[in-house]
Amino acid sequence: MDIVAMDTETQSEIVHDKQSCTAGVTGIRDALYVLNGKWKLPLIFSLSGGPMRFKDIQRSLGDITPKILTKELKELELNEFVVRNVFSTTPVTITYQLTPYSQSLDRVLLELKDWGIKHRQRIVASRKSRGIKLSKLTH
Amino acid sequence: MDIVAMDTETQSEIVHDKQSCTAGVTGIRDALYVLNGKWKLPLIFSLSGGPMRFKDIQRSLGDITPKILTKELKELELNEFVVRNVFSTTPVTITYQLTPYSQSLDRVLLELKDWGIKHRQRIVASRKSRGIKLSKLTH
DNA sequence: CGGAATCCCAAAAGATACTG
DNA sequence: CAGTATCTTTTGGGATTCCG
Repeated sequence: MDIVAMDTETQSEIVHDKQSCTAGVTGIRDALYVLNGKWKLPLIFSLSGGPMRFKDIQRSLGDITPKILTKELKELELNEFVVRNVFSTTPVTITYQLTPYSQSLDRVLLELKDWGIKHRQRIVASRKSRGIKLSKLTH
Repeated sequence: MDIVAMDTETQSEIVHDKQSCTAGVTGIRDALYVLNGKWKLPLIFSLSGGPMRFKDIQRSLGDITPKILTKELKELELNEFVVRNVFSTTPVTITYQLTPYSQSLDRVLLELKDWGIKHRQRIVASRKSRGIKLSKLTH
């Protein structure tokens, strides 16, 4: 019994009673619920440089198929992260642009991006890297 | 250098030439590659309070099945986020605990958690909330 | 308790082709 | 260019049962 003991807790700076823990888990699950999947976060990040056209987004993400991109864009529209603009040029021009609300994700994106970059460096530098997951980018 | 300035990018504080954009997309995709799915981030967050046993993790996440939890824990072990401890008590006791490396995710987790909490508040407060995605927590 | 085994379904994602 | 349409494969995830 109580083998786990009440020690070990000194490591974490974060307050972590059961209340705040489940609240935290809920927060993270809520976030992931709208930002799920392989593409939404990269897509939002890509758009954070300014409005882009369909084909340009596709290129910037590397290898997403149009079908998936269409679906992701629609979901992001529904959740008010993205707006679709239609310009009556000939031929018609369409751009996708982030909403102000999506800027609330800036810090998340920044932290995730930095972490990913460092993680890649760690894996590449490590001799133990065999068998450890790392995506086969960059195309 | 005036990197940001050369075109119409004045709106974004983030430097966003094509180079750094694809680098950023790659970073985010690398991060998501190891942290994919519905459970890994909530799981890591949950463990950040200290070592936990299988059943306790399961409870803290609400509704994950043992099969999925086993799979997620193994993947996190492979990627050196989690360590599995076996204590030779009777019956045997097993705990899972975060590695030091997983602490590099603290800021990501923090930002994501905060965003998720604010997002939920926004959805709940909004009259336009119908049709907008929000997970049906908390149990 | 800490899982493993099996079965099953739905969703995610990819390939390819095609259209206005 | 900006998507649709189809088809297929893969994965994620849930339910249930069982075991030491």
